[in-house]
Amino acid sequence: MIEESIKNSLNEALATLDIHDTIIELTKPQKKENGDFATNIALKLAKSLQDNPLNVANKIKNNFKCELVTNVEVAPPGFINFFVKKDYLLDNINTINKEGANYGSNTSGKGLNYNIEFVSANPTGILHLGNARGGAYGDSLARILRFSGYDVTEEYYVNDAGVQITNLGLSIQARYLTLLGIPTEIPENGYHGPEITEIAENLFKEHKDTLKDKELDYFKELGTNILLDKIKKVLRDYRINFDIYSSEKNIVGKSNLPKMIETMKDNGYAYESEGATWLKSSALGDDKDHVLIKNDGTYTYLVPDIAYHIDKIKRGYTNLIDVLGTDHHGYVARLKGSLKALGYNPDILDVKLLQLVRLVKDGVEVKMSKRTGNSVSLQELIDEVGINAARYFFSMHSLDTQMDFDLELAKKKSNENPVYYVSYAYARISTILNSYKNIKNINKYLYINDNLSYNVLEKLYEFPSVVLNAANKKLPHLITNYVYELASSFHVLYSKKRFITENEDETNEYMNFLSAIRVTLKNALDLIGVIPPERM
RNA sequence: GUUCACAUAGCUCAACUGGAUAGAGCACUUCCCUCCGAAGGAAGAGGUUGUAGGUUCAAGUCCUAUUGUGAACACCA
Repeated sequence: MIEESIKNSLNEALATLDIHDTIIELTKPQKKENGDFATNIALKLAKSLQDNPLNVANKIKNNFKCELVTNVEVAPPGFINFFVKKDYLLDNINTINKEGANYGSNTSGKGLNYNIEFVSANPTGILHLGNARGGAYGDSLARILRFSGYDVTEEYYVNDAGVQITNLGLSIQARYLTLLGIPTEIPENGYHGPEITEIAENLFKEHKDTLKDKELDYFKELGTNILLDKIKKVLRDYRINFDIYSSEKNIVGKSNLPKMIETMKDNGYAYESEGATWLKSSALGDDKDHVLIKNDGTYTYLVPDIAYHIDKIKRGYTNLIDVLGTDHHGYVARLKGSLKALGYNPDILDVKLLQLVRLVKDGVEVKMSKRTGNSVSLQELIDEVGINAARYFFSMHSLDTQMDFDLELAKKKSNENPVYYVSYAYARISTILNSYKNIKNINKYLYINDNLSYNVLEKLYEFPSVVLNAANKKLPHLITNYVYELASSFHVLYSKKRFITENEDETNEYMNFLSAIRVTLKNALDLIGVIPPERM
């Protein structure tokens, strides 16, 4: 690694100035004239040395020696810029082609694990756009962390117990009975979506009136199973494969909830008042206390949720991630607080909040609501814009942008959608490589020596550090930005350079080069769940 | 009212979490296919990073105040 060489040489230079154990930041300047690499070390040290940053920089420069570096410049206010030999960029072509699907991966997460819980929509309806965004984020993050060596579990928490499932059962039952000519009201917090009506209609078609006297539990279970199957199917289509679907019913069944609450009391974080049991969350970073056991003796939703997180910890996960909509932000302090109340370190839970997606259609905001059935579902989205576009689109932005999803725009199959731009680069390369069969290995690259090629080569070289950065910061959109930039640098090169020429050796070099670009594009796109086509 | 996010070009978003002249796409104005895919490329125009202070060698980024937008504030989940 060339960065390591420069850092080592810098450390040696610093040692001669009697400076030790300093963290050196090496960055890639935006402007070419500021070198291939740069460091701000002199600016950082100036204060403690009580010296002018430029003086410090020059002293370091005078003591700096590194074979790979051809030139060192000091620039105001005190940056040190390094210009290096380009060989490492050309050598990287062979590295990429050799590593193939592994190029860009790292082992920083070796021996560490992550449990990422996301989507986790109640099985009382179908998935909507918010789930699509959270799903794209969670799954891409999982892919990136795996690529960085972590052991990652993608988990979906199924709320298959509680009031909402009762309402689901009642809603289906009501629709069914109404079809039998027994007009029945859907309960106040019931579900009115077309998928509910469909379930009832299918029941009527298959069983006529024989289910008339079935108990509510029958409709609850039936509805949960059908809707969960629908959810699982669309998620698979969306290229998300959950490792585990955890059932709330099971968790509650195997957890000792009374004991858990006793432990909270013993630790001084739960108390009884007005006939209910309360979590003293105000002492744990929340703005007020919350009820755990209602005065009718039943648990609030919080209790199974806490038990679920404890269950994950007991299964051996040392890093938990929850992906939630911002409408749940108040819930974070309660959940982390309750972990602390039970003696766990709340920092093992990292909650990622995503801003809700606003749906716009024909310039008018459409309110999303599962209940009214007016929402655009993930299935519809996939049908209309395609899986690649949907995954790419949601992976483009950081989670904290309040993004508008313009359905009309997303439907357009034009270059307004950047996924086409990136796919196009991949298809162009594939066409060339598929037409040229006799690619030979190159030991020493002699012909590739122009700035446009070096721009692409630098992008290729950057990929592993982009992956590492995206993993450490849990920001998949850095990958999406990267892949766009790589495609862009290729398109520029393509417009100026003819790859297949009379010179066979030169052509061979470029075929290896193109192959490396294709490998990197594919690896990067895979991390965000996009599969580029060889032809468009 | 309290709490949490967010505010960058006309529009949608970046900016390697404190670095050098804030970058892309769309839309707008020009130009480039005899030639591996023009779903592409080149050039132009577009900005007091909501506002006002502060911290420091350095602020879109951190702190305070303020304005605007969204969300949450049940013995519902």
